[in-house]
Amino acid sequence: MRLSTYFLPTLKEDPAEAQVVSHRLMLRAGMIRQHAAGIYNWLPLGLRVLRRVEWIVREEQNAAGAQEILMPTVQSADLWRESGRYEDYGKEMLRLTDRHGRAMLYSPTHEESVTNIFRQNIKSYRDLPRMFYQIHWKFRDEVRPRFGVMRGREFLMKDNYSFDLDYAGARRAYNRMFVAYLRTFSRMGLRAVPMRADAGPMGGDMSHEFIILAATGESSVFFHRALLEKNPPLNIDYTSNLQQIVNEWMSLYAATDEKHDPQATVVTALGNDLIAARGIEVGHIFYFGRKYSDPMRAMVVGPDGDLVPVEMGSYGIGISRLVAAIIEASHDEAGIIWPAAVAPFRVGLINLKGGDTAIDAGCDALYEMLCRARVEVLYDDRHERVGTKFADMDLIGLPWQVIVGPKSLARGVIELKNRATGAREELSPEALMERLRAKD
RNA sequence: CGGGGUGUAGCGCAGCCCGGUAGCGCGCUUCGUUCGGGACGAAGAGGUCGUGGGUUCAAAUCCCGCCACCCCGACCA
Repeated sequence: MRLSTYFLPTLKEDPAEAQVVSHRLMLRAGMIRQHAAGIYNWLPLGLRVLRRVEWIVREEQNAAGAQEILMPTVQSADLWRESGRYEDYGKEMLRLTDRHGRAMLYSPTHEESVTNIFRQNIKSYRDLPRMFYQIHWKFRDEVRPRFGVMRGREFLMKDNYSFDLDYAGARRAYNRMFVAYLRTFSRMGLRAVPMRADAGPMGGDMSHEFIILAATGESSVFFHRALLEKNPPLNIDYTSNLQQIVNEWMSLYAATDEKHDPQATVVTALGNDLIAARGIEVGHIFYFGRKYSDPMRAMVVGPDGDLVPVEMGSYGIGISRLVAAIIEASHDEAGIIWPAAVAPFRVGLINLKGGDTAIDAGCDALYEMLCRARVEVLYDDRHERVGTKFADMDLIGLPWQVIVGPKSLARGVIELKNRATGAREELSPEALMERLRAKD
């Protein structure tokens, strides 16, 4: 992509409304623009990151045995009356009326929809277990949206729902998601700590929040120091019993504010191993059993011929929030530092002398070469001052910067700069291609 | 929903107290000089001063209503 024609409105100064660093940087890097309180436009650069995050989530959901579907955002109130949540949900639910005067709503979550799909189409225990997920926009009319897309009213979410015959099955589903989440966040360069959490209005009695540690986080959390050292499991066979892996994590104390009891003996025994910190909730998993299957009569015929309500769980990841959380966890004074897996482009190509025939030709050739090698590159071919180019490139935080100017070109080398470390080196064109094609 | 605050050019702000018809920096356009880490000079373009009403000869400025946005709290992926 050539920057001269790319829609990337960067800002030199901080917009007044942005208080937290991710919000500031997303605005300044031209990723998002606000439409209304808690509602945002995603511009090309931001959308690329959003899609990257979304894709990693999708791959891990598929690997864990979930199947992707897509449910409507605007729904009839009927199903919600059936579950009892039409009244319970309160003002957070955006309520609408269609032209015929029917009560509609913009869905804040999809337990009712997915349970309806299930009960209409699945009748036998032989069709279990099942997990259906979608990646879709939700709307919750928050009292106080803030911090950009971190706490928007409209947000992109992955929501998965599991259906099992019994508790043991539901537990296995919960474990699969528990492990899938560890892997998902790790692939994005994040350390997410699973913590015992309140089930909240979703209902249910087993729940974990996945928390990214960040000073600006909205949640207070308490956990065992050893969790900072734990790495997510590799090469998972999701058909195997995951209980032991899950136990390794759950055995270490970790709780959010609501679940934390400073007086409890397990807590006092921790001593200096207890860390109190702040964090951003990027995922939440719940087991809630028959909370919806009972009132909505989502039943299957069991092995003995009796109808039994299915055991359910739901598993959310805030995808748009993750984009902000990644920035909170990875930035410096100059701007964003994207982990390679979610970077909008892999490399920024900086032409230090746009308008100079020889340099332009050299850069163009290199650009073509990178494109042919399928290296995603943002080519700054503008006739801008060098300082502006570097400042913009540092701001948008691509993992690598390839710098081409008269001095290096004369010596037949190309400069490569690592955004995260600031390390620079000079390479031959061949070595450069080799490097940029390799995995990080 | 309670408390606080802000709306003036794309962004950041001054002007308001003390009414006289709008200004600064950045950005944008053109020209010139510069140019390997946010240059310099010159000339430009761009504003129903959030909105409706009121007071006044005259309102960005004073008064009343409304709207939007931001911050703190209670609530949440």
